[in-house]
Amino acid sequence: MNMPYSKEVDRKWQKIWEDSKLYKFNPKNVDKKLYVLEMFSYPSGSKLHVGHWYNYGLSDSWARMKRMQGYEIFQPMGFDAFGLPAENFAIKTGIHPHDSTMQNIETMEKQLKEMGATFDWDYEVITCLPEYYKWNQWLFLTLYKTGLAYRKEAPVNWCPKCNTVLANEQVVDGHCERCETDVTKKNLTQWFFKITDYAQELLDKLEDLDWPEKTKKIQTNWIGRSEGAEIEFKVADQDISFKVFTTRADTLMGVTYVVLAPENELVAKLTTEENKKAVAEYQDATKKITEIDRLSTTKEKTGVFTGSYAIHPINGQKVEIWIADYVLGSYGTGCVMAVPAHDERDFEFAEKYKLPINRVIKGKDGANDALPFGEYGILVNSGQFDGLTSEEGKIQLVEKLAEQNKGQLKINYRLRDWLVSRQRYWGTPIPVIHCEKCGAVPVPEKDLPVLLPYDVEFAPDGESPLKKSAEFMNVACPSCGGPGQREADTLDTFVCSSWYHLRYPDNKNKDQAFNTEWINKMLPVDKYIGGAEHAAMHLLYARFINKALRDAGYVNFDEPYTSLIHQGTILGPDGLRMSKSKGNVISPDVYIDEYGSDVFRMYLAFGFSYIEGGPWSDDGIKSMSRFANRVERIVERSKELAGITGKTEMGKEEKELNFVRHMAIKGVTKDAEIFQFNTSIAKLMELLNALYKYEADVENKNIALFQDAINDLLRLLSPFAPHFTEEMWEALGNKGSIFNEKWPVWDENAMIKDVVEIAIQVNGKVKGRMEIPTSAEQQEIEKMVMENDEVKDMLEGKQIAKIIVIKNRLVNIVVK
RNA sequence: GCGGAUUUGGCGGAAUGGCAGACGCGCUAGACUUAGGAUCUAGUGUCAACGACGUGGAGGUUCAAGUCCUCUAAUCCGCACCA
Repeated sequence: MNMPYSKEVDRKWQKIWEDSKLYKFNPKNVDKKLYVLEMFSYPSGSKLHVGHWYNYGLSDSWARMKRMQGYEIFQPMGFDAFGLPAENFAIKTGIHPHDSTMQNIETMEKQLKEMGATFDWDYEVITCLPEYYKWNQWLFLTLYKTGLAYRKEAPVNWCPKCNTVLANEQVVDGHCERCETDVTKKNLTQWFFKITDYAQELLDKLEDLDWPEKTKKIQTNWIGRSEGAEIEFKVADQDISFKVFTTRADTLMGVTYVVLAPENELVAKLTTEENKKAVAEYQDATKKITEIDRLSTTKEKTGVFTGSYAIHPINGQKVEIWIADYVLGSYGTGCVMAVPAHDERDFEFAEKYKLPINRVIKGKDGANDALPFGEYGILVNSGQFDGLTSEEGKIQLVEKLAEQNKGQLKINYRLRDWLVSRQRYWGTPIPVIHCEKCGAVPVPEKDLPVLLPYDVEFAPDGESPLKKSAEFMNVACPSCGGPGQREADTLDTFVCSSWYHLRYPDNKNKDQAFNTEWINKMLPVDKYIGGAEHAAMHLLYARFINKALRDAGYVNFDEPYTSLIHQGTILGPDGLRMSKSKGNVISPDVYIDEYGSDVFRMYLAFGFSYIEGGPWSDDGIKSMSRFANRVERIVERSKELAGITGKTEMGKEEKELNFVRHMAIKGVTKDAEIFQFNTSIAKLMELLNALYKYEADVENKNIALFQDAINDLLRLLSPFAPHFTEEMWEALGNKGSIFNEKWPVWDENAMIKDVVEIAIQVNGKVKGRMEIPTSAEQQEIEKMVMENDEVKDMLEGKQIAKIIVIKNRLVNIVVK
């Protein structure tokens, strides 16, 4: 007995699927594997929101289609379970992060199952459990061994009132998000991953990826390759020299001063006695300025003179050495040659502090070259280099410098090394022991995991929470056996998410993070689906880790994610991002209770362009319910006709129905392939409309055709409405899951019509229509059109210049 | 400031350079009905309506432009003193 579609139908089939293990990945079929991965989610306390349904529901539809097309789908799910929100929640409520996180995971698993997605839960990965983070620690050690993990001093955001380190997202307009205090900087020794070693490859390999162009562009900018030169300046009267990086070596002869970043190590040596006070004050002031203010382009430039002079590497002139916060310590060499005539920033600075401004470039062919003139031109006031173009000057000046070992061409990247230390509790402990004698010693692999202790005071008080657990901290040095202290910082959660796709297919492995031979068969991920907000960080980190593991011999492929899709964002009804504080959050639950999960899924598929997203509106969700009802009724009709022998001929109506049927198969197959679910559903509606039309118009039916078309409709619809179509499939008396059926294949021949209506244009404007046999060739079409009486009337007294015939579409007659 | 994307009926959204507005919502009229927030049928870009005009705006290429090119505006996103 079959029921009208509702939530109960969802539950019925979810149970059948689970009992029959329908969606278990079969490793024997690895040659047909398709690794479909949705970015795993953070186990938040609230229920699944519309975004989860939109992301996971629709990519599941895609996976279901691929399954029916014969792929062995590997579609795992897991949880990115470490991170700040659980820790903050704990500080507020006293509920331990582990307890709240595991509770949330349980709830989310249940809800994800109710969505009816084909996740294979046997391969679940939860990052906050030792069986995962043990291997996260292994990853750290592997990078350490290969020289890709290192320690150096780096500033953290520091709230002096809360006495704690703040993540960037906790700094709001330079203030602590909790207490509004001005945030300052504090230097700590922290761990970094050397992603910059891979800058060039990360850039080069982008080309081969099937990723959105926009995302590639974001990564390109993020890596920020720039070609220039490094030029050495000697300091007058001292045995010190420093290098500057410039992309405009052609302007070298216009250098009138040089600027160092205030935090540059050389500053102490270069500062003369009478300037010490001013320099020290300026350095202090820089430290207090928040990153955001310092990086603001609108801020007036400031700086102080160090008292020292540098020697121009070509003309030998003495130029002043300044420090200024518009020069960044972290980019290039942290030193800049200032050419005020040809750089806006230097110009502004030079005017303010009355530094000389020398023009060395003039515009080509009388271009407006008012100073500051930043464009390329012709070199002037540059001695032997006068008359060269900027392009030539860049090369020749550097060649000249190279002869004297004072300069060379150089490529710089904006990309910085990845800071992975976090002064937090709820994360993977960094597997390092600090020993007075031996320094930082990695924890031997056999001692992994370094367990995260449960009983820890993690309220913020200025220390990493783990530091307060004596039991955790005090340990023998693995190297000398003397007293040691564990590293108290934890790893950035982006480390967890940078390789989780490697753990999924081998998640039970107790001896290794993953088995290389197996992983080389299962990876790379064939289709990766997730939000565009991860375009820069997560996706770049994962690519880097993949390359690092490849070079260490653990994987044999270059890139983790071959093909990437970003789903759009469903906004609140007001067009703004949904958030509790704005009160515009839409809960899917109400709709699911009323209509069932499939109607909701179909509505998400139909109502939005998947890649765009858009503001939520439930106008039209009823139409999906109506659509399901209409399908139900046509299935009923099909059942009534069972056993009756109809005609077998293919008349006009039959051909028309068959045409729409095959158009739908082709359309849905092609559109869904590229995640165009809205047009896929539209084509199914057209097929349903055609079925109704046939049913109403034709007395003596070709029942076999009618029923075949309904079968196709159900199979095409099944990825979008899995529970509903299973129910319908069963109602028709079929045995077994519809998802074990083959995906329909279209027949091009069925899509050839006998006659087609084409448009008759005169000078590009539609003036009439004509029915033309599709078999007619260009010349025949032209003849038929030109002999038509109406066309003759239209062309009365006009001179025909040209006739354009586009087969099956139109004829355009160009007249004078 | 730099880079990228988007802009199509009342609405969500379709259109390999080839009949703009598929499909759906909404709306209008009708049918059925005790009833209708159900269902079915028909219609629905705009206007001064037998025609003309229509894809943010202005030019251009083409027999033909929503689609290609140039300029421009608005919105969104990314980067942001990167030497």
